Amino acid sequence: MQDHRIVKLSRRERQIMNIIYQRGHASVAHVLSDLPDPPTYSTVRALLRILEEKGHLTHDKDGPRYIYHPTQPRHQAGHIALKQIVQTFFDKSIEKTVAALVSDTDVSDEELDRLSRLIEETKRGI
Amino acid sequence: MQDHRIVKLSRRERQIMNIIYQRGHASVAHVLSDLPDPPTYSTVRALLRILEEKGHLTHDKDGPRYIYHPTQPRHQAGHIALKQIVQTFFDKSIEKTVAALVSDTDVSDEELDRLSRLIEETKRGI
DNA sequence: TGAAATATGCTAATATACTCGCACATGGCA
DNA sequence: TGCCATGTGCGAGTATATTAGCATATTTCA
Repeated sequence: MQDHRIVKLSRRERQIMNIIYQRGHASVAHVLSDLPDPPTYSTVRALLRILEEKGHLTHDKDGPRYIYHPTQPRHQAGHIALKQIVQTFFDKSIEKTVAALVSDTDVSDEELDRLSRLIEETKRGI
Repeated sequence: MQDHRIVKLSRRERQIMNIIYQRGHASVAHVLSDLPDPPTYSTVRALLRILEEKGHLTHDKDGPRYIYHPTQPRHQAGHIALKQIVQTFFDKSIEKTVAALVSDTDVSDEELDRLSRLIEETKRGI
């Protein structure tokens, strides 16, 4: 289940993959603008090239510039990442994880209602 | 909110922190046995020393050996890591995240009941 | 159209991470 | 008590990650 490639990412590579997953896709300039302690444009391009060589990204062209896309679908990568968190911090318990999610004070009643509905629907196998 | 130190971890450092968070605390031998592509005992000790220098870990003694503990409490680190995932892969939506959590086929009806109860209690501010 | 802005291709230096080995201390037990 | 298993302290080599610079192509627009 666990994609073994993902755990091999270096710090910068991980930061970049997160940015691209968050945006869906991104140009060099996008990545650069979102990176903490941003390096130079050249550096970002080098890292993107490496990530492409390793098979984590592909690119297509938007006019003159490259737009990078993750090769692993977002929902799939998210699912794997989430499982990792549940295992590491919440004793593999979905309940403990959800408890942490809804413990934020800024979760609205509407959101909670939607969650209730979601779970009811899951019970009924929808 | 985001602890800026955590994003600076290297690949091995991250692996080790995950192991220690999962176990709660761990000796060198524990960490070594859980590491993928395990290096030598010396290497693990070196990494643990570095993590301690950086302030991520402390150790106390269990007889002759060191037991390492995370300095940041597990629930706090988990909360931050979870937020990161929600932001990166689920458009900051708790609902989408919970949907991914319960989409696994092996979630039991009992677990779903507990989740329903948990959310009801959250609504009532318990 | 031609200069400025913005791309990429490629190469190489530097910093950091990762690794291990040797010397030495300590606890357990025949 | 003396040997063996299992610790830690420390120093240094190797691999990898990170960074940047220069050359060149393409787009934009005054």
